[in-house]
Amino acid sequence: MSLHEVPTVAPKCGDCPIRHRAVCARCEVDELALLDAIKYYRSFEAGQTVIWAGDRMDFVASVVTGVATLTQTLEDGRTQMVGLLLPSDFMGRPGRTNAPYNVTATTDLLMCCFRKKPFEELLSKTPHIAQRLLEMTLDELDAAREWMLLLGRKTAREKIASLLAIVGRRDASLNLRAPSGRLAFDLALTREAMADYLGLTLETVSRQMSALKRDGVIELEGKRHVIVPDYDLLLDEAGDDSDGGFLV
Amino acid sequence: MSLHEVPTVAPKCGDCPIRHRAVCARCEVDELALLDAIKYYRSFEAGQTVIWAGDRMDFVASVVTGVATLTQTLEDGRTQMVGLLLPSDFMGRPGRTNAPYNVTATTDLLMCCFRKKPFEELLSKTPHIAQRLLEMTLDELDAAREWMLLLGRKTAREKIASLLAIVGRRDASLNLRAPSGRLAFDLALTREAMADYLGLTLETVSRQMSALKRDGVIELEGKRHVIVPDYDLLLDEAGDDSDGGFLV
DNA sequence: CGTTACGTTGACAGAATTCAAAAGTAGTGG
DNA sequence: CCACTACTTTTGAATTCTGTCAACGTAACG
Repeated sequence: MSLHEVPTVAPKCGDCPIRHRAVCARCEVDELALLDAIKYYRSFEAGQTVIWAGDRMDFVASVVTGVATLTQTLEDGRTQMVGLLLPSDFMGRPGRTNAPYNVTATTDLLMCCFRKKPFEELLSKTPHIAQRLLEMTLDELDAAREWMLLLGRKTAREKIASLLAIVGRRDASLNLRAPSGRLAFDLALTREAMADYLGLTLETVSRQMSALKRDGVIELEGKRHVIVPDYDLLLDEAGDDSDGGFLV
Repeated sequence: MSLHEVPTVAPKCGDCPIRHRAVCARCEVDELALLDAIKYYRSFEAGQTVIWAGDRMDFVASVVTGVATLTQTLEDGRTQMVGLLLPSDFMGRPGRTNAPYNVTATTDLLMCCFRKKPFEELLSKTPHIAQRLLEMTLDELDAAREWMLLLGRKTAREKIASLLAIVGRRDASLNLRAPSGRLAFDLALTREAMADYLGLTLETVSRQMSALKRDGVIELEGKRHVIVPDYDLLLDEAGDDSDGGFLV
């Protein structure tokens, strides 16, 4: 555990921001009480590692606030992001003792943790938790497969456009709007993180961002604030009609 | 439904070859009886489409024998395989009405199907089914993420070596041996299917197969029978020490 | 003001795709 | 049995895209 880890007092489940979307979403009050009894909070600062691939992992957790990434690496250092944990997303796996991926906080992060053993017992006794977890896992699997299409078959330009379309859409959905026409949002990823996400080098990411800007598909204010004059045009550049549903 | 679809008589669950690995693996006799009451079999010939992406899908199913692929395509025809269904693998998703991927039989295929509605009801009443399904889905998610690393960061040569290592290992595990030293197996995929799997063109697949042969990493008898003189050498070529666990 | 992290750009090399042709394989029907 | 067709696979040559290496710019911060 890192020296910089910040201890935090526990909020109540009742006013938890992810109460209706996380693994506990379907729980009744009595079930919630059981979870409440075994939960504890941990927080991490931006940049900290939550866990290393291969390390023993005796807890599972939900992201309450912040963003974390899952990455895998080859021996020579090539790394690929394989998942993005947003608020309400679940991390860890019942029935496994070691972490399969590196988990890193990319922003300040608050996690609601459960010791694995008690959680597993609860899982077998509380169908509502197992059902919700199944649903969430199926969603993640769909997202991973959408991502595979991107990694395997899209050009660098299409990859960048896809990423921007996804982030833009998620941002719009937070503001309860359907993404269309003009759109603006902050991109909380470095060029390197984008590269790891898309299976590219950071130089290629930079080049394609410049190209999209030159072609009027996007505008940039500073490095991280993106303006999309025409969302449909961006979708065209992404190469798929369906605006692949991952990362919602 | 295709004209060529072959009707089949129903085997009993008791002597079903996937009884101990499929979604029904954890079921007690009484639970099995409930599943048995709603199951029916369908079979497909090699090359037939099981379902198209977007089509209404009112059943879920387990693969009993044979192999099927899940593929996604972009408008212009680029296609990426996003999943491989082997015996005991599960297809379909409770709580969804339309198929997200194309499913194609690559060999003759026998599936054990359940109408979705009754299956969903069973799922909420029978924790053993839900638990097993969760477990299988988590395994698939791990496999998908391993695959993402391959698609995003491996070279063509590493991709081919990885695929051969995986198929070889699965084949060895069927014979109850740990893969090591000399190994031989049939590769039930065309060059094009390999390409779709790995995010390459079929020409590149062919070239790299030739290169691995030239370098003594593999030997070929005919086009589809592969001999691996030294499994560890093949793993080296695959680029990851860990012999990524997917597709087991 | 130097240091550091992040981002952009250029030149070049290398990897993979594209286009094209030819060779191997399998199945069909005369 | 052979000719014919359709399909798969291999190989070559040229092109294109992306990665690599390197230089430079910019912003934040002590």
